[in-house]
Amino acid sequence: MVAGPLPAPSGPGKDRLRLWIRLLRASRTIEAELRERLKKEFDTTLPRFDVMAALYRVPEGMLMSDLSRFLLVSNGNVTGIVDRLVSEGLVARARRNGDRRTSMVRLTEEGTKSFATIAAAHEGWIGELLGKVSEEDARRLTGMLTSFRSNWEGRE
Amino acid sequence: MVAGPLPAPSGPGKDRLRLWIRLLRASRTIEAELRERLKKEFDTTLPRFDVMAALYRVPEGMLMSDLSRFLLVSNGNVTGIVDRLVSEGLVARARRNGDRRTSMVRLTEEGTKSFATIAAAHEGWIGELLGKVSEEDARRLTGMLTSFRSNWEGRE
DNA sequence: ACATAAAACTTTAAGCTTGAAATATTTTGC
DNA sequence: GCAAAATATTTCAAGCTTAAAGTTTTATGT
Repeated sequence: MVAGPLPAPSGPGKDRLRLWIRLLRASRTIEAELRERLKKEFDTTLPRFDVMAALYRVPEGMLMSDLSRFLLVSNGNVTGIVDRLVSEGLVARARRNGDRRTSMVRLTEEGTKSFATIAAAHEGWIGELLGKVSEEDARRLTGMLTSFRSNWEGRE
Repeated sequence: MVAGPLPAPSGPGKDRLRLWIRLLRASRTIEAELRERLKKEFDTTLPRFDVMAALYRVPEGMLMSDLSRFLLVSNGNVTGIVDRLVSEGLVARARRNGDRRTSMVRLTEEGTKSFATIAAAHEGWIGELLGKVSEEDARRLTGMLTSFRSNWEGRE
């Protein structure tokens, strides 16, 4: 997936393949750096950060299924991450009266404070790592990726 | 990492944060689709595909450490993936005369044939998944991501 | 009412991933 | 020549990830 074009392939469709390779390499490079900093500075992981970021936006909490849909990961995956966050006291599950299959997952007070601290550092890191991208290019790129995504989402 | 801006954050640096979120969502969406197709149509995985793609470019083979550097993953990770590919007969390890610590890893004949088939399908999928991105936009985006990356690589 | 389907979630097995420790080999500095 | 450092790789423990199978609860059709 990360294969680089050494003989520099050409032909129809090669531009999109090259784009995909760059996209993947860029996101992996940044992801690796973020993972390392989260570990070193806050002793946490990217998946935990993702879950907490999702919950931070919604103080009343989210269902497990909403969480997994939002994060683009499987149900079972979220179960494990939330289990660990619960055992650390950062997240709480609340049984609901209406539907006993579901439970609302939300940040605890401690989780909220913890996330706010980490998120501030995180935003600084992104600013640093993407520092060479001008604000204008950032907006243009974002626009392209957004339209790509909404096109894509029309499928399935 | 995938957190979406619901209240639409604004302020200095927010454009880069938004860019990062889009970038990550785009690559995760495409990655998930590729993973599913690789599994369903060829009964293989993305990491196996990555390793084979890296080796395909270099018939004489690569060292384990070159492989892990190229793929942006850890050493121990590559060991496991290569182990499985070897046990399936797609990849071979060859002890070197010069340095007995290292071994050259290369695709077997079967591995080469197998990869060629999968890669053709893969390129088609990318063309399909990125079909809405015009060739010109693809080149522009690629250029931006490339310059980002070369800037980035100057660090560490 | 009641069987059946659907929905929400958890569990499981297999594989991926990392960072750190361990092993083996080669290189370097006296 | 030889101890110490450096290099290449593997092993290990913990956690992440998925798809598939299992559990519990709710909704649906008759």
